[in-house]
Amino acid sequence: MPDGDTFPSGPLAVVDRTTADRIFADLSHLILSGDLPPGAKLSEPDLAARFGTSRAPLREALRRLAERKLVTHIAHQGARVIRLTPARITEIYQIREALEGVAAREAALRMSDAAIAELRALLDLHAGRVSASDRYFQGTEDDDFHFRIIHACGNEMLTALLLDEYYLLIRLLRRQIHHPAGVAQRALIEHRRILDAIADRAPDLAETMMRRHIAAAFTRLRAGLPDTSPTPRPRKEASA
Amino acid sequence: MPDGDTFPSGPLAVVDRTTADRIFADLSHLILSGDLPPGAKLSEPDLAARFGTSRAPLREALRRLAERKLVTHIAHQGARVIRLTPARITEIYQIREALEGVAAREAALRMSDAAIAELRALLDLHAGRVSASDRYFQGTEDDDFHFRIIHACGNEMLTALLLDEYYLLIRLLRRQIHHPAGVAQRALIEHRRILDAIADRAPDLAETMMRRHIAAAFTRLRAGLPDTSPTPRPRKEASA
DNA sequence: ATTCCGGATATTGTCGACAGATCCCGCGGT
DNA sequence: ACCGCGGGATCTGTCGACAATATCCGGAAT
Repeated sequence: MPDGDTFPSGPLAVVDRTTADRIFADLSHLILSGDLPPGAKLSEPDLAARFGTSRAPLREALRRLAERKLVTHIAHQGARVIRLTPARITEIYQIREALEGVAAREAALRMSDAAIAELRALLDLHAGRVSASDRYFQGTEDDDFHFRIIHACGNEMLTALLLDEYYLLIRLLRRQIHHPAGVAQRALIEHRRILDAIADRAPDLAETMMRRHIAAAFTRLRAGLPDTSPTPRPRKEASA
Repeated sequence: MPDGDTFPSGPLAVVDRTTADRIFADLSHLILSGDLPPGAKLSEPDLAARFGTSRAPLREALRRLAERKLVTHIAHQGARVIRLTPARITEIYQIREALEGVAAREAALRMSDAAIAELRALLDLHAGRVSASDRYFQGTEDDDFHFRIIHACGNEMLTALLLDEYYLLIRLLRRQIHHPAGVAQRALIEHRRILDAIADRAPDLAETMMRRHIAAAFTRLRAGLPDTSPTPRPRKEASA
């Protein structure tokens, strides 16, 4: 993957040129895997001991996670894993809808014919898996499709914003939901329509289809959320 | 301004509960005021001495600035003030167009009648100033209008993203451009149309008008850029 | 003269320790 | 029994120093 002096950092896959990089990646995985559940306190002494380093690189990793909105940091109180309330999920999807709409629009203008053909083949592959298991969203297939679009948009800041920031939150969210049957087929159909618009080099249509796709995904997601009650007040604690 | 336990941090106006907060604010001002020009090396020992602290809080401030894209940070090489190339400016405006479009849409749904009336009065005030000086963009009037919309969108993450991240970059950019005559009137007219759409509670129209306004602003901006040559290679140095 | 190489210098990354603030828990008052 | 208060323990924020890496400058070879 070509990545010269392009844009600042990458996400988790960045080469750890420093201890802070490694801790950042490890902590991200711990959070995204659910090992560190939402609301968990991130104690600097504990984690430093756990990673076998001093607190300096750990603090830096925590700061980066805070800027990526994976943890909240309050002065003199420490960091906690973010708690995704329904209100915040709504906000994330509003932003994601707009940003991925732009990505789809630009992809319609810039994606190479070869990449389009590859992506079409990928969707065919997905189709087989869906009809076999109907677990489209449980795997990473949905991400795969969106990743390709996002990478093809040609806007490095947008790519970084979506992948390094919002997709981490979405992956975290995905752990909390279960989709009803039939969702997989719907998503696949929508993916095909988006790709068709891109193949037709129709930016407006591609943007519209992508936005509708994400809006629909949000509606489906909302149905699968554990509780839709207002905001479950910040509870007492959550163990590691 | 109501801001309880809403969302993580604020921008520059945050109360400095810690030394790092203060340095972060001070450094932001130094960069935005042009005291630290684009490309300038941000030496940790130098700045630490300048602020009269140790390197620890300074490093933290630098990391935050890096996450807000005001500086680039490379491992073992240090931090530099971001250099806004034409390509990156294009990226910023693409993102901004989409995000502020959402803000306008939501504002059309949620802005109170009182706030709309206030904003209309503000535009009348601007009109007087524009006809007197034709320096709409040189002041903060344009920001004022957009700030109001962004604050009214009801999406805290979106508000934080636009104000804490992208508006810092846009303010930095504004230092580099000079608008031709007549731009102010055009912008004011567009502002009125956006507000009209919001007052009509027409979210689609408000989003469209806002996107067109920002796209037009980008076109005007492009004309006022010093050089439109490809990418002026990272030069040798830039003094503080 | 130009290019490549190597050592000295300076800077960044990391560490351990101290100071201030917050949190927890037990005590006394009502 | 409940609430407010105070002291101890714990944690975060900050500091100064060390280690590792990158940069810069001078010299040698082509």
